[in-house]
Amino acid sequence: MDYSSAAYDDTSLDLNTKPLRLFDDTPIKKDVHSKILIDFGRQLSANEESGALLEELQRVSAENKKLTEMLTVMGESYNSLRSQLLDYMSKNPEKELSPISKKRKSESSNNNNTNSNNIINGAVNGNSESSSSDGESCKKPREETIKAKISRAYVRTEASDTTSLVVKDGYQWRKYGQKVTRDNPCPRAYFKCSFAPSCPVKKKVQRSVEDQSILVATYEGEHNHSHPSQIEATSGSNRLMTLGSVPCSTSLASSAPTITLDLTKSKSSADTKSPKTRTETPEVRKFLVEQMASSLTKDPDFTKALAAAISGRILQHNSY
DNA sequence: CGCTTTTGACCTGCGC
DNA sequence: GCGCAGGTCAAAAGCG
Repeated sequence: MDYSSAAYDDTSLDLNTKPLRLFDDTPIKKDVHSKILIDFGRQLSANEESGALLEELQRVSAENKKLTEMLTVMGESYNSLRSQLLDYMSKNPEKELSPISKKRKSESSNNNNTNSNNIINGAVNGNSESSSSDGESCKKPREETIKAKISRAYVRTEASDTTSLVVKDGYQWRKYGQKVTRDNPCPRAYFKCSFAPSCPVKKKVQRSVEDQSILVATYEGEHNHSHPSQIEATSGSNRLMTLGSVPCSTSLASSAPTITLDLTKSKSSADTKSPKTRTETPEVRKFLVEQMASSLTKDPDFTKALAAAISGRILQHNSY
């Protein structure tokens, strides 16, 4: 994405506060806002440079508008990408998803549930086995608990990197197996979440048959701990993940309703050629924008940087 | 030295 | 019951 560099070469304050208002339930943000207001109040009373501050406020408001528009554009780009992915998957419905008819019953039933949902938006297959209270339930209790939630993510990697099966989703994974499956010559890797010892989440990663630059990560289960990036917010790689600035695409956690973002086709999809780019409701759109903004507001570094930038700007004005 | 990865063996479920 | 295929285990090797 090239939004940031293009639009804000001439502005020194390159952080935005307006989108934060969408998330007034975030305590950190409230603190920042109150501090900002207090700082502005002090500036007014102390220096009586109200004119300059008003000008500054207007400029910041303009920036906020721009950023809001950017978020909207990002949302539309995402919609376009998703539509393209949907088209691609609809053209190749069976090769990726259920290539072999001789699948196990449990897995194929999961696929039936996940095919239509997860390919589109990587949505969590919410408790598809909830109706398992019939007579069969006593046979497979373990499987039901493990496969409570299954989601799938498509992650594009560097074209040259066709050997790695690492999907950087922010969690810590321990590889416990690798297997070459019949339908795909590329080996499938099996991972367990190693961030928390008791975390039951498993992940399968395998390269797509169609495009080996695409990693298909299948998540099973639900994390019983918070996202490591929220704990280790100072980690550079995690922050990159959270902010979605990784050159390759990102896959989000499976514990929450999952959305798969493939940002690698941003160039080709920047235009609105996609034939069905308007297949979703405004609610979905709003949700997407909120997701992006919340990923920023939940990052402690982001709020710190925001506060530092604003206070620095105020001090800068003060010195004039 | 401890953690992670590799990899062959083993387990389990399904279809025939 | 048998064979097949996916999934898991665990010892060995690798690595920092």
